Amino acid sequence: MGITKIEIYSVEQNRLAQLLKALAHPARIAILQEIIKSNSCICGDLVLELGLAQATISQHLKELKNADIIQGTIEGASVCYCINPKTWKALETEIGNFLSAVNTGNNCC
Amino acid sequence: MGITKIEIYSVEQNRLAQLLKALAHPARIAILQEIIKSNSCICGDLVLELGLAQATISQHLKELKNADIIQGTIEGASVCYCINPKTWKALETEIGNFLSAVNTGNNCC
DNA sequence: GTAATTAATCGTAATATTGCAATATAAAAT
DNA sequence: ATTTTATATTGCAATATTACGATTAATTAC
Repeated sequence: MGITKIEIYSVEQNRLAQLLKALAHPARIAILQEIIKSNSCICGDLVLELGLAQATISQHLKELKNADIIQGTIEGASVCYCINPKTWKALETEIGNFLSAVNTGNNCC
Repeated sequence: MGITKIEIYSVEQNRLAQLLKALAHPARIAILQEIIKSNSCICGDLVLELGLAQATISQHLKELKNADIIQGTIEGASVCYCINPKTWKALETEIGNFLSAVNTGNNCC
C-alpha cells in the first residue's frame, strides 16, 4: 500500500505524526541543527556542510517548510531559512505532552 | 533511491532520526497511547480499538519493538506489551535537548 | 548584455513503507 | 485430540521516500 489510513485517527494523532515524520530523517535533523547553530539564518551553506547534492538539500528543506517547521525568505540570489518559532513551540508542547504521559518509574513486563 | 545515507551523519543524529521515525506514524502513536492509557499492559485489544487488520497492528508493534520503545512478554496465548522505560527516558532526553536548543523568542526572517 | 551564482523543480532509479489476506505457530478450552 | 483463540510471518500490491543529474529561473558580478 504505502498510504496511511489517516481517517481512522484523531486530528491530534495525525498532526503529531506529521511533525515527527518531518523531523525523522538525519539530514533534516542535521539541517535544523545547522540553522539553530548559526543562531539566525543560513542559506545554501548546507550543501557544503552536509555531504548531499543541492537538489537533495532543497528537497529536505521543502519538506521542513511544508510541515511549517522552517520558513524561508528570499535574500537576493540566496534564501535565508530559519525556524518557525510558532511551530517549534507547538512541537515542544505536543511532543512533551505525549512523552510525559508515561510514568517511567513503573515498568510492568 | 529510498535509502538513507546514514554514513554521513553522526551516531546521535542517526539514533534520534531512528527513534523519531518509529514514532512518526499515527497508528504507532495510537498504539503507544493505548499502552500508556491502560497503565500497565494490554494485548491484542489494539486490533479492536484501532481500525486496522491484525497483521498490520502486529507489524507496527514489531517496529516499535525494533526501536526498543516497547517490550513484549508472552502471557499464555497472548502477548503483553509495555513501554521500555529506559528507551523512553532516552527519548525524553534526546528530543528534549534537540528541541530546547532553539530560542523561540528570536525569529529572524 | 553576458557569465557566474543560487536555489527550485523535473524526471528517474532504487528502495522503503503501509496495509492486508492467507498462512503458520502456539497456547487454551472443549 | 480437536477446536478455538491470539499473535507472528509471508507474500504481495500500491504508494512514498530518498537521492541525484539535468534543467530552469532569478539575481549578481563583470
